[in-house]
Amino acid sequence: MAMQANSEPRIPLSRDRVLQAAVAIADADGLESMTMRRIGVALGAEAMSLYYHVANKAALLDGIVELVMTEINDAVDQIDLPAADWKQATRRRILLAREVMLRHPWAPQLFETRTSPAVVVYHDRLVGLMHTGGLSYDLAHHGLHALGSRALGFSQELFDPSAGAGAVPDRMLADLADQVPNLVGMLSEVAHDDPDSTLGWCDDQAEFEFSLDLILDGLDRLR
Amino acid sequence: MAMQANSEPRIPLSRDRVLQAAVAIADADGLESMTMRRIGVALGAEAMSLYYHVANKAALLDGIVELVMTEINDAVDQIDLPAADWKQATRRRILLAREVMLRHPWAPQLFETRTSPAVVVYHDRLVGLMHTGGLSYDLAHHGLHALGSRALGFSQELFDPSAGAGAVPDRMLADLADQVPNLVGMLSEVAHDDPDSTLGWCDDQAEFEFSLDLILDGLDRLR
DNA sequence: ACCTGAACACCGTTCAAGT
DNA sequence: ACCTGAACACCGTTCAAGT
Repeated sequence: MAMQANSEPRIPLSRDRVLQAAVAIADADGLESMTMRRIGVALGAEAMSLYYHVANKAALLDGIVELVMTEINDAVDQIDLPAADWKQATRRRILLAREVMLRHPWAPQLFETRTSPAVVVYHDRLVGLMHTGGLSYDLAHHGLHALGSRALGFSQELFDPSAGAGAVPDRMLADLADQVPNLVGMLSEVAHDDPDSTLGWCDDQAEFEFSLDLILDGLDRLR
Repeated sequence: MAMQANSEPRIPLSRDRVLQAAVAIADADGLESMTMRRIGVALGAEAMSLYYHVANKAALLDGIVELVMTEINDAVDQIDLPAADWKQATRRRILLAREVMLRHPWAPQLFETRTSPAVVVYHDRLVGLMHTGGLSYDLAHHGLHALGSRALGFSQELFDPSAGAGAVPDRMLADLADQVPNLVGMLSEVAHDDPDSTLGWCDDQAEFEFSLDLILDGLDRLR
């Protein structure tokens, strides 16, 4: 089925090629398209062949998390900044992590269910930055919890306050105003511009930075 | 297969019975055990029968989110508190929502991928509380984003800083200290007691409240 | 050492057919 | 109106067998 265009000796599979192919599929078509069979055809091989290089699908997913996380760690290590200002330093790190995450919009979902050593290393550096910056270990620890997934540059929102803001038929507007009066009031006052600026997770850059600063400022005040 | 113990007329299925059965299974054995076939046997019916009361599995999951969210909204409406202090009022609401969530540890995962009208209503009330308390709509809007899933009482953490803290063999400790020196330093200083106090999501009550207060205080300061 | 074919257990889902 | 049997397409996975 997966036709081999020519008869050149095929590049042998490897754990890394398998992971790369899987990431490419997720980037293109989402996580749910990333099936063993689909990865197989992308590599011109059978699904069963993958099991020689990867224990099972769970291991494959772990490997992918590690891959993306390493991409982030590499990017973040490039930063050279006088770490005097811990707030500025962690802020830049986190926003850089976010840039990588934005290239892999399916990743947050994975990161929330699996951990990899590289994730732990990333947080280790963050704690280092904080502690050098004058936060006690205890406060840095609280800070890690307060940041949660935002430390890695994303925050899964539960609903988009501005969803369908512009496209509500008149007769429904009255109902809406009845059922969620405060949101209607809020939205009529707050111009939530460019709603779909940053991918599916309704979480645009400005809101992300506001929330991040709110937390960092709060921690700094407790220093 | 699903044996009918006696021959009394069986209670007919209904959308609500299907949803309740599904929730019961998730509570007992987790989300991944909640298959259509399994729900069927729990109700003494065939999996295919469910499709008469529920369009498909996606609709079923939406219904479950609505069910849990209604449970939260009902609980939260019981609170009678002078809404003078917006911070105290939202704090109590959120911690009450958390109590319900803790009874359904599988729910956070679902809430992050699906929305229901009741979720929107919940946030509407939150905005109302904030606005009455003196926050501008704009600030309340930022606040919603800053709270994120914490508004509903949970926060998916990416890893447990204290995982395996007590159970590390001596010879590995040296390696660990090499690779994540800051975490090792932090943990040796911070006694992270009762690590598994609150379910699978490594997110205990004290850390949750600390982070919540950090955000609420930050918003209050911007009022 | 590396890859595959055939097969298995398990999903969600459809549809014509039963009561 | 409500429920079911049989069947389909699709998963992840095993394992003996091929090169």
